[in-house]
Amino acid sequence: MARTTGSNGPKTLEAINKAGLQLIFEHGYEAMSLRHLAAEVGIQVGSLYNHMSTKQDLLFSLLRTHMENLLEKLDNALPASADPEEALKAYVAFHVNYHIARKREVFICYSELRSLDPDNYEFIVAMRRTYEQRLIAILEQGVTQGRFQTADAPVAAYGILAMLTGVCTWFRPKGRLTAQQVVEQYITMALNAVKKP
Amino acid sequence: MARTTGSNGPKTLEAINKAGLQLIFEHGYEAMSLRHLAAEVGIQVGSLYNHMSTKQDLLFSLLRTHMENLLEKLDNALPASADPEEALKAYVAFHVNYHIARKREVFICYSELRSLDPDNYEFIVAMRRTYEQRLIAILEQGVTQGRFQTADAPVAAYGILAMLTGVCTWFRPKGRLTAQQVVEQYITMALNAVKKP
Amino acid sequence: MARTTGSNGPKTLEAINKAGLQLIFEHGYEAMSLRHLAAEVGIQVGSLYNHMSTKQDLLFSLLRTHMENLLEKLDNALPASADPEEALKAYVAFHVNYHIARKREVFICYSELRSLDPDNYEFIVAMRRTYEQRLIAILEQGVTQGRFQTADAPVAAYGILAMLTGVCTWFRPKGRLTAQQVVEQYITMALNAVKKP
Amino acid sequence: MARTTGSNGPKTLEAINKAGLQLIFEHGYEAMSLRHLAAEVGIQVGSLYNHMSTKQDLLFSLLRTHMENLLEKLDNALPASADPEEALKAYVAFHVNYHIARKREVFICYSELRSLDPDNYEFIVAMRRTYEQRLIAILEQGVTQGRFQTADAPVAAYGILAMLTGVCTWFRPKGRLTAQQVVEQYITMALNAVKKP
DNA sequence: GATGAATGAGCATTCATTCAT
DNA sequence: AATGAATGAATGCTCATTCAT
Repeated sequence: MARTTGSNGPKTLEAINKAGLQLIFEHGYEAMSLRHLAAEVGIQVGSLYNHMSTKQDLLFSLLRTHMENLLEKLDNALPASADPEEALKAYVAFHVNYHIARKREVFICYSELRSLDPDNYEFIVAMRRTYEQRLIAILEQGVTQGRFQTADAPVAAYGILAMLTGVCTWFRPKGRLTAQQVVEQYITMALNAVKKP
Repeated sequence: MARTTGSNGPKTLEAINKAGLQLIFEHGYEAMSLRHLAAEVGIQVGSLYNHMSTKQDLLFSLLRTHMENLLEKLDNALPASADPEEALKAYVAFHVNYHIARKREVFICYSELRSLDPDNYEFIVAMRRTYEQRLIAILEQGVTQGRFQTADAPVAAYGILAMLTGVCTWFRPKGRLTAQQVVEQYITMALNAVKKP
Repeated sequence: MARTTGSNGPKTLEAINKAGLQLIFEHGYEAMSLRHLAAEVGIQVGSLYNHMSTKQDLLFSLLRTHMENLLEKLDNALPASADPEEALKAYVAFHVNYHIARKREVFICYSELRSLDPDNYEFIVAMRRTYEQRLIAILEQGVTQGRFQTADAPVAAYGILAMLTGVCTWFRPKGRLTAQQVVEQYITMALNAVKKP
Repeated sequence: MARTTGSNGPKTLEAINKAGLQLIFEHGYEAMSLRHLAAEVGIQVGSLYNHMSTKQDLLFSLLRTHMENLLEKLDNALPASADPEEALKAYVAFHVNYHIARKREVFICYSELRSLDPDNYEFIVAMRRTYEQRLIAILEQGVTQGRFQTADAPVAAYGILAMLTGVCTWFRPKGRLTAQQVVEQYITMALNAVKKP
């Protein structure tokens, strides 16, 4: 059959990415079938392959886009100043807000790592390490300046990151607390956890 | 063809549970095929069904056993005394140690929740809420006694739990730090995060 | 791997229906495997599902098509006149001829009724009742007009129908008798069985 | 495990035959699983094999027992006298009554013929031919004596047998008509169908 | 760019049957 | 005579992917 009236390349790809993100979030990569995805987009299964090369590639592309965006936005959010407390506050605020706003991307970026092919896995994990490294550097700088105190900076960073990231599993936009309240509480907790008394 | 000499029901079931846990941990529930599992156990696929009713049931049974064990051990680990600082320390120590020792059970209990049928899902989530509730209660008691200070006790509890649980994704028994060192650092961080100055 | 040159949807469906009819006739619905069917058609098992939704649906579709055809042809075969003897003759002639010509459809429509899902079962049985009702009506009309005599019209109709239908289990096109001879004998027997002396 | 208290060979075999007959009648031979059968009997699947050799053998044994019984009872039911009308009446009465009383055996003896292995098939079909031959002989004798008139005696016999046998698909013990009424109506119809006017 | 028909491997599950206990 | 654990083949069905149209 010929081109369906109104079909449109870029729009279709966007629709695939959006629906793919949602379906992987809901059911997981393994459990999402391309039939399911195609139906959601409103095209036939075979037509997906005009816009993506493989199912694995769709996953990788979603995660990569997410990580690139995350790193870029983080760099914009961190202050130029060298004050570690300000930097920690900015990191926490950015992380929580971003994770609340993009909870689906964030979630699958953790849960579907193991579904990545080895090369893709390494690629994404390296980006994540870069992201974590920013926090580790802030903590180490704070320790060096005598403002923070922590037995081991990477472990402290992993702990803080895990605490913050958990937010996307339980935060509800219409819940008891606003995003701002959660951000403030977590800033306090993170600061207290590492601040020199 | 038939029962092979030396075959033994309970031992086979144990082997299935052990291999199932490992494979689900490595590849995820969806990605683990019963062929794979049977090969690991060293029997034919059909023989699995002499010991389990469905694949779903295997998952549920693993998670349920884990949660029952977790709750029972937690109750043994918490002190009878009403001192909230002691209780928090005990909770953190227990949680971190248990999560390091049983990282596979713990991991799949988070990652495979969504693979549970609705009824099974509710059952496990209810048990998890009970586990979380123990920590929330400790924090609330500390606040009441004027020893802890937190904007919102459940949010603080979720944050602490997430921080502690993260340990099973990065801790390596032969790594830079011993379990004991990690426990101590996290006790400090958790206490500082909520302690009244 | 992909669509083979010259492959053609409607033709494949027709081939599936034809082979399915033959195989169900020969071995029964339960005993016919889709592997068997696919092999007969000359495609892979999975390809069957481009043309049918389930095995049950294939059976239902075959029976439904048969019954619709049967009812339509019967209505064309019955005379407009109200003469019950003429009507009975026409009914018998049509039934025997049709059952000889389509013995496979007819056979499985009896033998595989129990393999239908409840809803499908009801649907087909209702059509069959309509078909039987035509004969019952003819007999009742004959009784009303004083031309037929029967203790119970439905029982007489079931008896006649069973007698006629049996033809497809023993009739052989190249056997001792022609279809025409069988038709004539059964017209005589049916008429005598119910005619008022 | 050792012999269960109260286990009893002949009784178990009887239970297997009874449940097997019922299950084959309900679901068909192919669709009846030995698990199903064992559950109905209240033993484990493996234990069935202490009483039967194969599933096929169970079917054959049921059909053979039925056919032997049928032939024996028929010979008792037919009168010694040579009067063809009396003989036909007796045959019809016997057939209808027997088919009403043993509808399950009768039904599977038709419907499951195709599930028999070739040798078993031949064996049963030969017995059925003997049974049919008794009716053909009666009709032929009646024709010879100038009492019956039929274009072809075997065809007439097949027609009458089919008519009578149909009874076990629609007769209900608590229905509109008693067995005796049905017998009488079918005697009339059968006689009229072949009687010389 | 989209369709629909095909592939071949894979899935969880069930089956009749066997046999050490 | 019964059990329970095993086998190996088979079942209906789904999957990601390909490609002629």
